[in-house]
Amino acid sequence: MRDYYSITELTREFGISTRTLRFYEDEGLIHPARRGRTRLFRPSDRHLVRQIIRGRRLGFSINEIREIIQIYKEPPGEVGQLKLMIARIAEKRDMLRQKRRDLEETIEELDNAEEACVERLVELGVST
Amino acid sequence: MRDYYSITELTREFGISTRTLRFYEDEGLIHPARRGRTRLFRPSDRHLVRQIIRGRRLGFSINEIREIIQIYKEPPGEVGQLKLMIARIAEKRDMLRQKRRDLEETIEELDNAEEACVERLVELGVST
DNA sequence: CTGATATTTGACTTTTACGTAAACGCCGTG
DNA sequence: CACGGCGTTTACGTAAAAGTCAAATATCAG
Repeated sequence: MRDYYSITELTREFGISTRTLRFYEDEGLIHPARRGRTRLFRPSDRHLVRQIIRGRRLGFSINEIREIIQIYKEPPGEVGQLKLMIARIAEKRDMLRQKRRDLEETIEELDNAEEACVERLVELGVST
Repeated sequence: MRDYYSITELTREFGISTRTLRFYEDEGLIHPARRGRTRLFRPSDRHLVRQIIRGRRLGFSINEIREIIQIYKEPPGEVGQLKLMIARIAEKRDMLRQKRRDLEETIEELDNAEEACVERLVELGVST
């Protein structure tokens, strides 16, 4: 496990630009260390970036991702806060479950479309 | 099964604005019928809207949704086109599978976070 | 027909998530 | 030392996906 990653290493790994990483920092999603002005990304930063990318692919906005990231942090010490957090987790999970339903339905429709194509090919006497 | 839905009926049903529906029409995603100038949405239009909304929730752009919608249409008659379409379907399905992985991973991380919260509550002697 | 309500078109605005360009610092190499 | 390569900040630009507003029509109940 490396100590630090440079900004360009991460851009290559995740296929994003330096601008994007700086933007995520501006937005408070990540807080890479510094040597002078140069950003040093720790493994934990790298993991966060991975989570952000995942969130983006799933169509979450930066704000939603910020909320999700908050959740990953150490659980708070106070009972009220803990219960609040559990409620927020449930809320996010509901969103994710909705997305999963959307996903399954979309995949199913694509499967149907494919089947229709294949049938059509068979009708045309094309060996599949 | 109703023959037609008004624009506001659909906005209520899907929680979107009239502007959004007109935008989707401008973008060529839907083609509601008309009586005079007034749009009449058929069940098939309604179903399309449902698919669009699903796509949006999954983080697809309008262009990507346009491509997906093309796929749902009647399969083309020509062999080359059919094979091309099957390839495009496979491509979309890969994207969806990636999203599913993202989804599962995110859900898992949320589950872990929740577990940590619950444990913390137990430590504090709170009945769950 | 009339007044209320719904719809349409068109123009302009906004938000999000970056892209792009300019101008400069730091550092290792030949 | 100057040069290339990587990194930084600041500032402005932009495309996508609607939101907002206005003014003109259309539809429908009574």
